Amino acid sequence: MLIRTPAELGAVLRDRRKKLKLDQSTFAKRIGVSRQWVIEVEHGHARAELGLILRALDALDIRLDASTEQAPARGATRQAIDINAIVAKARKKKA
Amino acid sequence: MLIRTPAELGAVLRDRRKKLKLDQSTFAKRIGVSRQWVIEVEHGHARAELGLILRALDALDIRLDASTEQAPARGATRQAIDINAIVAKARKKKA
DNA sequence: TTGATATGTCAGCGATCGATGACATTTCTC
DNA sequence: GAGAAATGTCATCGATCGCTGACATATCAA
Repeated sequence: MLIRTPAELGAVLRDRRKKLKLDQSTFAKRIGVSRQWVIEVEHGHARAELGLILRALDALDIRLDASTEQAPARGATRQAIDINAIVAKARKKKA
Repeated sequence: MLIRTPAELGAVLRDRRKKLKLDQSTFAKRIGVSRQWVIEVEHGHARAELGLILRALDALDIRLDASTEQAPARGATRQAIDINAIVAKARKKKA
């Protein structure tokens, strides 16, 4: 999941928390914050502390990856990397 | 790059900023924060605001991905995907 | 060195964080 | 529906945010 905004991050946290069958209280205790904090972050609170956010992600076994994005061609539909296409191309070259 | 802590995030931001030949002042202006903020975040400030962090990443064309992590086999060295190795293997197969 | 540029440090300030605790509302199981 | 559980809302409070502006160190070129 690509994270662009605090709201998207909040949605990811909520979805994952529910998938793990945790309620806000036990989740909050697990990461050492108040339930109030969980509520606000799940709702997309933009000014939440970075450190607490990272702890929350860790508590839910969510990994965060930072990578420099290739600029998509203008007007182009964003496309996923197609590993098979790359491999096929490589084979063709050889032949 | 896997992000676990504010310090790691700060390092990523700094490296990318330098790669783009930006100084702290112009970078700060670009994302709408003070130079002071840039300094602190690059040094791993844990209480930085999530929203500003996301804007900084966007300004540097860094994408953030959240994914549920597969537990690595015990004792296993974490290995990055090596696209070149995959392509090379495909070529070999063909030949 | 001198000068220019980049980065780091400090103090003061208004704004807002996150914690707490109580209460309200929604969402479930019976 | 009744009751319980989960979630959302509100006010208060100390602590700390990020901003400003000035000054202090690097860092590097001429």
